[in-house]
Amino acid sequence: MSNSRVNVRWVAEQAGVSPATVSRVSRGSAQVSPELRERVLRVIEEHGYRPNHFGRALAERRHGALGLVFPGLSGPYFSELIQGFESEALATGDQVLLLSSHYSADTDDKVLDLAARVDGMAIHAGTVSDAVVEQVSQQIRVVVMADKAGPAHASVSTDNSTVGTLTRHLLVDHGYRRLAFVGTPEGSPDVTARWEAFLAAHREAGAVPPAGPTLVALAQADGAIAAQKLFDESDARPDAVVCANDETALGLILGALGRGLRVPGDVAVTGFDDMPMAALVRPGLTTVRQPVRELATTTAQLLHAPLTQQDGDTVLDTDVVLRGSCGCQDSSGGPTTHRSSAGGDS
Amino acid sequence: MSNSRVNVRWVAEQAGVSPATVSRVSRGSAQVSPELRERVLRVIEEHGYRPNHFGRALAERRHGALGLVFPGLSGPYFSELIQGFESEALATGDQVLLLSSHYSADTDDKVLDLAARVDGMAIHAGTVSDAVVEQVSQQIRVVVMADKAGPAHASVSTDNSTVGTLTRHLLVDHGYRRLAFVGTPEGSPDVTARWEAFLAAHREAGAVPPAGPTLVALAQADGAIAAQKLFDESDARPDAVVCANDETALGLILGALGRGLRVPGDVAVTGFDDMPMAALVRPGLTTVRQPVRELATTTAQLLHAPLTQQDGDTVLDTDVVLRGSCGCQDSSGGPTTHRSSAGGDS
DNA sequence: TAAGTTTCTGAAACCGGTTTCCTGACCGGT
DNA sequence: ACCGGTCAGGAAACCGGTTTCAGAAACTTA
Repeated sequence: MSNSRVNVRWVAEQAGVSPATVSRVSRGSAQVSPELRERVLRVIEEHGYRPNHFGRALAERRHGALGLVFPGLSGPYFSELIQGFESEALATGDQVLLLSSHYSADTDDKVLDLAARVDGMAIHAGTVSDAVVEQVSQQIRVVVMADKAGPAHASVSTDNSTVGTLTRHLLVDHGYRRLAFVGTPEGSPDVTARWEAFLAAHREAGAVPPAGPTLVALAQADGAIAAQKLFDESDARPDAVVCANDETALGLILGALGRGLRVPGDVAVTGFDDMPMAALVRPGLTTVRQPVRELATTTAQLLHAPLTQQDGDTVLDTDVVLRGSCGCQDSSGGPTTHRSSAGGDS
Repeated sequence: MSNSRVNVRWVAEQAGVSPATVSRVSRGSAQVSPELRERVLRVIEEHGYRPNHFGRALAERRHGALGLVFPGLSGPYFSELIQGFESEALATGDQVLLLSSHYSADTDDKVLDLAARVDGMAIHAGTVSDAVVEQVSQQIRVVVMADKAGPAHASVSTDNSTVGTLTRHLLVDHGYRRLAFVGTPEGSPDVTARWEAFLAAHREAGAVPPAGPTLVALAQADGAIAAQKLFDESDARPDAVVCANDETALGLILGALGRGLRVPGDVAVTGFDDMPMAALVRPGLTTVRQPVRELATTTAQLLHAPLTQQDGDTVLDTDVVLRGSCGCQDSSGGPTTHRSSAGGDS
């Protein structure tokens, strides 16, 4: 801490002016005569003075920081989410404070701590109890991601109903009869909505859905576990598998190939996310593209906006991306996309 | 902001005591008579008073936060890094401020901003200029990750020389003659050290190394690109490929399989990291296990430790993990590991 | 030249806690 | 009854900025 003694008053003294003038110069808030400004700037430059963040924050009554609460980092979804959020926040001059819940019990308390040091907080679904979200919403601006809005906070999510379109494609266009769904609805509004869209599409098509989803988590390794459940331990192998995200889909494909099954010949597979790898594997992964980065940046923008706005739910459009893994012709030219019909703000 | 008016003085007034007493109760720093403590606690409880972070930080002259600077989030390496760091920091009561450089030019300035709001900063290799690292080191405690220490800051890294052991295994034990190396040394001390270990092993074994590395980045998609370069555009296909990390190795394997090549029959592949997926693919990926989480937690611990310690370089041990992709028998029972000989602190 | 504006600057109050310093009460001991 | 010692708790200073307020100086305008 070489320069722990350089504060406004000290700089003011060196430059022969008042602390007020130093403040005015350092933040450029008001007119200062060229001569004094010059004197002050020289001292600032010379001693590398940077206004103490706390003094400033205390006086301004704002933190200049946003909080981001998410369950844990696994895979490209959360990576993209964090990057997008961080990038947008920095663009508007805000710092980002991170809180990973790790699904642990004392997260609620940590969130309340965090609420005391940020101007706004983005909370991903499945991390903290509704009661705490509510409580925090009353202190600072809160936006929840991938969930519904509440009385005092807005939300941003993506349109999961497109899984219905995808399921209909498998049932109707390709004529698959025994579909499986890989993912755990409980604790994730996203997976819940996808599972429900999967069921709804079966109803509409007059097809019989599986008794329940194949319950695994969302990492690539979980796809390998699902492969074991579906291909080794099950008596009737499905002819198409709808996965809750791309990672499990890739894990599942690797598991299928490892067992000598052809994809999509013996089993068709679809994902959700359209992560970069989805276009690179062979066959290409049929999936739903969701704008994760936009999800994050929109969230950050809402947090930065004035508190007066009451935004409700923002739902971002998603697209079906048809590649080879569902049985379609895998054209290396741009894949066919079906735009979902989700509206903007509700 | 329902409770923006609840501060020490207000609570003090409500409880009929002085602000000093409220402070003493809220932080439990000194003896307060049971009766007053009770009165104060009731008011605190009732109105959900939480001491303003800035007031406290300003008075205590510490931020209660650590900064983490890294290039970008791609893949499990950085995910694990952030999680480990965040987890350790929270355990000691520190918050985490995130700064992702995105390889952009104005990172240096952002880092200096960040330095003004944290007690210590972890900087990953390849994010900011040495000069800035040096400058920040003079203000706060700095630990660099995956690089060497400097005059004023410590470092934590992992032992990359194990790539030499792995390369020797390919050359000597398996007898491969044409090896390739996938990764870009420039800008990454880790990849540089791995490439050098790769070259050194060739020299020791009297083998001829490739003219240069196959230059791609570290994401899974880059492995697919490397596959194109090595299998489609090259005249002499290598019989073994050493990848700078597991992600590119997996991308490369997918690329090889997609071209009808057998792994390891036609081409052997190795990685670095031992990410979870490495054990799940078939054949299992031969790789080097590095303790990423320990790298992160050690870094956080060093930052939390008193400033007086001069730690220099900490190098964490890494292990060769032999699975099927190099041509070894892929025993599903625990893989053989060769422990590296790296010391602890230097 | 007098009156009215505008522009610049410093003194002082304030943001919300923490901590030092000091007073007054209470204790046991002689 | 008097004295030294301990302890609880309040007044005030301080952490490092920002901002309001008011006064002084410079410049217009009549």
